[in-house]
Amino acid sequence: MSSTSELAPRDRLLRTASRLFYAEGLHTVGVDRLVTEAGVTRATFYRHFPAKEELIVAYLRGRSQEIRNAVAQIPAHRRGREALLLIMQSVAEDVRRADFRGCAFLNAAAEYPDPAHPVRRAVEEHHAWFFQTLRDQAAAAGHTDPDHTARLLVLLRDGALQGGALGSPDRVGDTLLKAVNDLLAAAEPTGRGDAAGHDVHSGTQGG
Amino acid sequence: MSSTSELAPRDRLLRTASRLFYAEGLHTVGVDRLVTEAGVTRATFYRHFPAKEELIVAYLRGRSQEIRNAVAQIPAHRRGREALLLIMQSVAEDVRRADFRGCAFLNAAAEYPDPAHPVRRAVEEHHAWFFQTLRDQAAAAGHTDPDHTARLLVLLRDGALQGGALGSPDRVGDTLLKAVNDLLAAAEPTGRGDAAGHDVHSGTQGG
DNA sequence: GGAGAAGTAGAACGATCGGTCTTTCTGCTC
DNA sequence: GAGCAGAAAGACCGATCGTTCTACTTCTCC
Repeated sequence: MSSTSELAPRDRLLRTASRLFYAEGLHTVGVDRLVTEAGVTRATFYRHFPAKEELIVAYLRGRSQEIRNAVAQIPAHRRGREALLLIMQSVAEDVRRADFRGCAFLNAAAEYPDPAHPVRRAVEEHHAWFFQTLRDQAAAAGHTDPDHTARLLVLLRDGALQGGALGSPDRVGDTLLKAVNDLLAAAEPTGRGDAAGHDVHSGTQGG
Repeated sequence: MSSTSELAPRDRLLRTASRLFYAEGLHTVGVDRLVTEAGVTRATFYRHFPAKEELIVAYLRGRSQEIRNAVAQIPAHRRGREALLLIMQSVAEDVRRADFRGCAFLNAAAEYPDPAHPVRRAVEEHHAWFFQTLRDQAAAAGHTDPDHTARLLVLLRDGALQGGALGSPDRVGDTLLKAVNDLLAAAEPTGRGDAAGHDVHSGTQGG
């Protein structure tokens, strides 16, 4: 009675791949594991994905889409500074998750050094989207150098996610949010006000 | 002739492993590649290292030692704030290197999810040493919360190294150093002015 | 000069890798 | 009911994985 038993074979494969690839790595998880845990035969696997590599790319694109959906749910009246905070808060939340194991995209990049490889391409697409999203919100917040703000927040995100995968997720999350607060204050056009009690109901991590 | 041809077989293996593991990943590089490029036979390989895993650990320990040696060369009269800047500047330099491919330790952690695995242990040892080093220097610089300063700088380092591996190393290096400047100013005991037009709000350091 | 460690050279081990194949069964549509 | 696509089940492929083995050579040290 697997939790994925009633899904279509392709979806079972994708869900199993997402779980195993993230938890154990891309090279470590073989096709045998995937088809066994997905309750699917090898023939079915290769009917839907011409190669394991394609499943990896599909896994990354799927995760990217989840994150984009979560960001898209931020209401329009929270554009700008508030959106930046919500996004970074959701990163801090991700670090604290029990099954947290770093950023799926950066982990994938570590396993695929060749920048021209499709897997790396998928990683860089997501990273570029995340940067652009932050840049837009920084511009909406009136930052004088939204590119720099976005680069900074991406750097903080990458550091929190990859460093947090080694341990002490609570402290990493706190350190991240404090750094965001301090640095946003320095980058903002006008001396800011509150920054105290924000409630977060956003989804997942970013780029 | 190979540049490593006159070294002892063990050193040739370590040097080759360091180059290949960093450039191409741990799982990707097999024993065949290692012995071929090191000009060593398989028997010699297994005479010096009981398993490939041991070579990986030796590779990580070697790289850690190189970094510790470099930090140890910082003269005593530069302890504190100056040492912190020197260390972070060397990180920024690393990102700009032509063969840069991210942090060897974080990349290794991405390939070895099990925290109890010897490879992960080696990664966390280095990470812990680096944190402690920054903490000591932050304390020497008189920071009120040297632990937080160290956590912050570790986070910035991780983000610069892993994010920088995806592209635009110059900008990542600049972003890192600017963030270091801004955040060190906020964390230092005496409000040292200027840096780059920021305002230090001295009230937010509690907790 | 003889012992023995350490090197080279290369075959071979079982296991697993990603990927292909045949066969059978189920469920849908005409 | 006929036809057919999709999936199940599992044998099978060549290649490569990490590892072990035998046989021969070279060097060092007593």
